Amino acid sequence: MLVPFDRPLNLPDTLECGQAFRWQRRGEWYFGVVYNNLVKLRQTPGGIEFSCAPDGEATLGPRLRDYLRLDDDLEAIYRAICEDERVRDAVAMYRGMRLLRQDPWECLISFICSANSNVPRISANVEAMSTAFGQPVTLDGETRSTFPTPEALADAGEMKLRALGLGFRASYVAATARAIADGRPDLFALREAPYEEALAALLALPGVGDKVANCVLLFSLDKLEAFPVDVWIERALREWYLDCQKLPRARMRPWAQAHFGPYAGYANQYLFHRRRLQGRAKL
DNA sequence: CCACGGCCTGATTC
DNA sequence: AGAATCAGGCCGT
Repeated sequence: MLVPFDRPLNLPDTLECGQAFRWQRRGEWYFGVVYNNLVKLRQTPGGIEFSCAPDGEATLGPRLRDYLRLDDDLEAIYRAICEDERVRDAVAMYRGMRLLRQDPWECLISFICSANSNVPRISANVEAMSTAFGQPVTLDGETRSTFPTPEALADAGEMKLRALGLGFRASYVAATARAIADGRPDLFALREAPYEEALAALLALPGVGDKVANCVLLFSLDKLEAFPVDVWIERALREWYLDCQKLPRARMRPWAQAHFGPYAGYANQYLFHRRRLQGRAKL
């Protein structure tokens, strides 16, 4: 099945830039679990070719469009953020890289697990939780598992989560899962809420600080002005913007949001990707 | 308001 | 080789 698409799209960078943790590359194909389906996809000249299970491809197609944010007008977004020279350079390097519209629940737990961790380990944690507490799904002889429900993780409890290798994040995941299972807050409702209100609701959850909250807002709750400040973005801003050199980390986000504007989140993703691939040099 | 150290764990670095 | 350091932070003091 094909999702036709003829606008800028850089699928490898989109899926491998660290905003989602369940995509695995096998040659030119990517395998991942979205919308409770095991999905296999690749980019072709005509768009995105994919297959999935257990649901039909007719129902997954529109959802993949949504997930990949194919309706974002990248050219317009580029015009808005490319007044900045550093962003312009990064866009030239990774043109077509898109933000994703992920499931907010999975996104929230994944980024709680990201604290003081690294991408391979976060992926292993997410995979372990899915295998232990999700439902198996099979496609082309490959079996993965859906991401567990809030109830499943809440019932699992801190000890079983520690056994999966989450470390000190286990208590945060258990407590936040309980809160979400109880509907406080209703994550999907936050898509309709203004940025500041959604941010405040997320910050009330255990294990969620400003950085994690902004990741969830940007990667799953349609807040394109969100601006997560992690170690890589901090390095990038300090090195590339004199105004930021001695700003405390807590003040960097508001500065960046004012500087980059309503699509600051897209600017963030390009700067992050560029600075991270550049490595630990210069700090 | 800001600075600082501890926290699970495993890979990488010294 | 064995000990620090670091990894997409958060929380309490």
